[in-house]
Amino acid sequence: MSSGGQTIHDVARLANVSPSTVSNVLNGRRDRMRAETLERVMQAMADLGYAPNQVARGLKTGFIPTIGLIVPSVANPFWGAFARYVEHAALARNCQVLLCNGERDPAREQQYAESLLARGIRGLILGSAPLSLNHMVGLVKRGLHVVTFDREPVGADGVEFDSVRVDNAGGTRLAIEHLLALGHRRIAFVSGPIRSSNRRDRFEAYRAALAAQGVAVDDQLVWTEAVAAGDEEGTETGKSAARTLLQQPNPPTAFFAINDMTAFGVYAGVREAGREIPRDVSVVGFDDLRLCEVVTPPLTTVRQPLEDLMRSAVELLLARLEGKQTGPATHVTLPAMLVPRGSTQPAR
Amino acid sequence: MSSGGQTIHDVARLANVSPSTVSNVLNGRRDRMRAETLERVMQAMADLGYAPNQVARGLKTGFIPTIGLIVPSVANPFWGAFARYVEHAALARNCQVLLCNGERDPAREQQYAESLLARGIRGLILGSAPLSLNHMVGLVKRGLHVVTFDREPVGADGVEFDSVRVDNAGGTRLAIEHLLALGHRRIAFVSGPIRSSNRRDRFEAYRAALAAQGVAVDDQLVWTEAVAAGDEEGTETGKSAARTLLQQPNPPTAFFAINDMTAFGVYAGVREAGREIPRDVSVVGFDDLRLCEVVTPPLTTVRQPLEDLMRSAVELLLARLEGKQTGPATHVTLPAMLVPRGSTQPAR
DNA sequence: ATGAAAGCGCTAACAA
DNA sequence: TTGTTAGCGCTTTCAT
Repeated sequence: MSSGGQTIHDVARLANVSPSTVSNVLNGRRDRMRAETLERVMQAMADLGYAPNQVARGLKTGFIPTIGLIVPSVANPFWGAFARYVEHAALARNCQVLLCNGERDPAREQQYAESLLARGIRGLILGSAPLSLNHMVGLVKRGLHVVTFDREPVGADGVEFDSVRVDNAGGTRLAIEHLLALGHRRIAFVSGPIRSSNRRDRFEAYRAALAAQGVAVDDQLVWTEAVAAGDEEGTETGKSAARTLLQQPNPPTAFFAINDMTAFGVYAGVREAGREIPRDVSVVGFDDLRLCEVVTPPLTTVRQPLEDLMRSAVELLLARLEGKQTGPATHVTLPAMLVPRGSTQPAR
Repeated sequence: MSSGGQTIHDVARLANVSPSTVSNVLNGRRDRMRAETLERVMQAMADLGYAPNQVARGLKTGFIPTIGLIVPSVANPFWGAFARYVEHAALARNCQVLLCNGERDPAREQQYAESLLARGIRGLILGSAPLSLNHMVGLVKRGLHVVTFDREPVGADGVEFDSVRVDNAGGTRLAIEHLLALGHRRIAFVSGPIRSSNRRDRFEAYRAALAAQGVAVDDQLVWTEAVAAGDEEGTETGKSAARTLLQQPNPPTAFFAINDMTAFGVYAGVREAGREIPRDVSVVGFDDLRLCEVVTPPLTTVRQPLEDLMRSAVELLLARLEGKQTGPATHVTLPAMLVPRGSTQPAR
């Protein structure tokens, strides 16, 4: 008994039809039988509490209604939210999600991807952002379909990947223009090392937005230091950045953090430096986690339309799996939105 | 091609053996062949880049190396961390994790569980905490093995469930004794409605710990209100509780929050009420999320040994699945630990 | 409109 | 020590 013990044969026997007729019912080929027959089969299924064995179906068809999801770690609230939206979107399409915490380790990601293929899962959403996608190229050639998030979607051999992302540059511009409009001129950029396309895009947009207003970029206000180890979330980075930058002779009056978790770290650093948000310094984040409304003051941030992005990712992936989409890679970019809250106010 | 195209037959042909010999290799029955044969088979596998098809294996054996995980929502940092530890522990045993966000809806949980069974997955870790486990009883009878977290593990028909949990009462006692030792006497208990065994246990322990020190329990300091809707994390609850309780004529000097997210809400409420932590009021949480070290001041809390708990849960589940553990339900309770940080200080 | 039959790739008796 | 065989539950031609 694999799912209650009933098989297609039990149903067939009870309904006085052949197994193939039951299979036809299961697969929606209802035009191939009399209404009365259909009725009998449905009744038999209901009576037995029959549920088809997806493993057997998968073996035969080569398709398992499951997609893989690799994120660095769902313990990070951003990736947790990310995973939840993926799962929501997948569920709406009768798919389930196999969760893999890749810890940003390409070897581990590759191993996971191998394992997905061995399980008959041929669709993967890749949320992490390693330097290259080369470790996925072999898998793609063996039939894995991959949709990436927020990155340069090209691997070795010119293999292209479908992708979804927010308009990182546009979002950053909104944030910087917001701060400029409030009169801030010394705006710090707080990030860890710039090792992903989204960080690069945001950094460039930061410089461009300042330049557009004739504000010179001060390298003293750009923080891209790596922190010891174990700063998965970026909070340590934010904390050291704020602490250090505020000690400078000519400190920033505002911080643009690469993401909300880093911004929360900035909050801690600002307080350690004896300053107050937003009275002394303004802070803007990126992502719009639920936590933004919880912290004090609520964090002004750039919203990523995660729900829509993940819906797009799942749709794209399923279209590939079902063969409805073929040909060159598709790239979806959705607009960002500024969400002003209490952490920003006019420069004094 | 399901995982690269190679089958057991391809390997057999290349190694000049029969498929069953290859199968024997795959299943560790290496004593049934000459070392030289084993060597040849291994070589053939390596040459072909062969990986066994887990779907076919699952169909035959009825066992899929995957466990289901139902949590309310991985977007909540507690459940995110929970999920990550489950996945870690599972990975160590060569299992993967199918993620299900049950949203605390029994119907949805049941549907998920059905779907797991249909996929040949017979092990489930249930992290949510609905009022009853009756919706799982039918599934258990059809072969699903369930390990529950933090709850009264009895369903209808006297069906018992394996379980793991932290010592909720002991942890609460540590928190309350910590506050009492700091001289606090008006200690609020902040929770949403008490609809799970862990909340009940913590509430009772709160009363008992106060009583043990001869401190009368003031019902004015017990907050178990339900908040509108959508307060998955408990932050809204914490905020309203703090705001309201601090307006009372005889306000609390300390808050014990049912979990860290609620404690973060208390932080917000306290600030809205114009008080400062820990100068004016002390706050203790429960769980020990990573965020506790990020907020200002860092949150004193009771640590749940999540990693150990989840390892136990996975071990227990796999032991059941492998038939190594049979008989009555096993219940694992691990000790809690107080983690003092900056949110608590002596009462003034 | 319905059924018979041949597998999907693997495992596990049972033979040899 | 190795091979033969009969399925696991389902899908899918191809017959009828």
